Amino acid sequence: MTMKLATWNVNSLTVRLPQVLDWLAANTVDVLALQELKLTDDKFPAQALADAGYHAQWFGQKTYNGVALLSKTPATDVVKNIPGFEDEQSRVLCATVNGLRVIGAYFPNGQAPGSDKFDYKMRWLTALREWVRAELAAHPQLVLMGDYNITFDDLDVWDPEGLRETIHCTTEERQHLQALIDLGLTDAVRLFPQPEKNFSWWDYRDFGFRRKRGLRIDHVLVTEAVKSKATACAVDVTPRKNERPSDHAPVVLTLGA
DNA sequence: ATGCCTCAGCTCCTGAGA
Repeated sequence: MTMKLATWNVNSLTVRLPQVLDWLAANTVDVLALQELKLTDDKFPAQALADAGYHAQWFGQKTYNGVALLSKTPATDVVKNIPGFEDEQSRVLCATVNGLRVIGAYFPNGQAPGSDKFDYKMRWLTALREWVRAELAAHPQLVLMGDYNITFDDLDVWDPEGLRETIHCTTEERQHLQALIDLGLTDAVRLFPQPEKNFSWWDYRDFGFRRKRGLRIDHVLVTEAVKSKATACAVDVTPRKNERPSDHAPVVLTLGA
């Protein structure tokens, strides 16, 4: 039996709900992690998603952030945000689905190196790492996916020279990303051949998508036990071609028997 | 250009995103 998992920053679930439902109808996934819901918990469209055949866990926030985990089978052992890390912002939702530990996360943007928001991003990343370390000790089968707001290297950047050491591309952010890898995780997308300019986000401005000016900042990291079952992992750019798209595209991981 | 586009909100401008 196969299993599919995906992550998608929808940039307002209120605006994007029809596209999410369309995408789910065309792509039967077992788990979908959503980021940037931009709605409060009372506004979450649980009924529409239930009608589409999905259970949901959600952790919303007014105006900004907000995350959800949709699943074909009910999720258990739910954790919201990083335990022990005081945070006003709703960024993490973790649960067990079909024996798989799934963490969906919306990493802080960071705005610019040296800013207060960058400092918050660094502290958040440190806290996330220590918590993920503990989760890994308890759950060999784990997937950490979401909008990381960090590129791995030049391959993930449309203009590596022009964007050198700018937000999402700084050495400091990449060291934090590498530290997650060093916990025993693997970037699932890079396990498989990918097209040129394989990005997951494109700026709304200046026809970023059409001009292939993007970044790969949405990632699916997997443990060795999950890696051994992975048969495919890729960005699905189709929804970025919609009339009023999110600036991010989904990333989909397929697991075999 | 400290912009460009998109979204939310104490909405006709501002903050934030990336």
